[in-house]
Amino acid sequence: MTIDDLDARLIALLTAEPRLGVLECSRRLGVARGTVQARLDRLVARGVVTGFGPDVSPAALGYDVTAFVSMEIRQVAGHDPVADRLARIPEVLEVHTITGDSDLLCRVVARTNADLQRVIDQIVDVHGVLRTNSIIALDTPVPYRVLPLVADVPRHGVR
Amino acid sequence: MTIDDLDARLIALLTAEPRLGVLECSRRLGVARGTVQARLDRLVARGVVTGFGPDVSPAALGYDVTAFVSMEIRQVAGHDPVADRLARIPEVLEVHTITGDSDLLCRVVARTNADLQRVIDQIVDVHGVLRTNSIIALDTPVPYRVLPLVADVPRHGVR
DNA sequence: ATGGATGCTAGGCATATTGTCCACCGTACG
DNA sequence: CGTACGGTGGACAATATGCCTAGCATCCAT
Repeated sequence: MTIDDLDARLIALLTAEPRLGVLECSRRLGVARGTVQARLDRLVARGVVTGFGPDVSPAALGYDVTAFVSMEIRQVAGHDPVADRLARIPEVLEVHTITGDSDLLCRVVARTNADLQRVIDQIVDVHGVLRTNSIIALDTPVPYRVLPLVADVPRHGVR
Repeated sequence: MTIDDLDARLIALLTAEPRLGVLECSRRLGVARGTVQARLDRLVARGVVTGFGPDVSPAALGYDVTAFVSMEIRQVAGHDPVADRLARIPEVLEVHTITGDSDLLCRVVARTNADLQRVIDQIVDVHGVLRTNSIIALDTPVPYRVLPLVADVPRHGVR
């Protein structure tokens, strides 16, 4: 699935100023309103744009500590039962099954380092989790972003 | 900074159906339109909601491979110059400075495993990067989410 | 080359929503 | 007791939306 240069510009525009309506977008991009509407519909239908949800900052809610916790689990149990339990912990923001020495990697947040201990305890308590290893993210010089990728696709995907 | 139960419901509602306007939200939440407007403004002003940008799925763009690359860097150079260079690689979606054996952890995507090699080569080429260690995310049983956290705050933050 | 499908433009129209006011009222708090 | 704050309910003009039509260019397959 590839995207157009216009698609990329549309996504970039909406990322920069998400409050913009379809009409404003069409004005800024110099195309007809119907076109923007069609493009947006197409992007959503294709699954390229999965939503326009509000981006919530855990830090603004007092969750200043971010950590990556990798863990080994009891293999016989499989991955999913453990992941299901982990999903019940609100502070667990993300879970991946991974290659390498560990089996799962998850991103967690906590209010303080002491609070992180509490969260990790909850993870260790999950049935099937054998051992965990925590890495604290001290700083995030590059916060999550997709824009450069989006801008890059039209140059490689087409032609 | 803490949030209200109404704030949490508003965020949850907008996450579920981001296309909703202020008016619809007020109807669904059973409050006045002005209230929703004020709450939204306040959440954005406080930095709890950082934006309403379109969520782009790298996978839908053909970037099916996600990996976490940790790396050691030449300490004398400091973190930032390296992070700046990494930020220039579109496939690098996120960079953290971390505790532990490594210095930086970043999330990268690639079109295929072979393509991942190309991306890692670019990372290794960055001046100041001494060694990298890659972990491929095979599956993501819990994709990034903040909702449970948001729903949890009103119960802990207040009272 | 013809026919058909597709995508963009341009316009029109009724309806819904937005931004911005206002006055009013209860509650919390000094 | 008075004030500040946050919520309600209503109003208004301006704007955006969804949905429609019609014309045109391009690309592709028959």
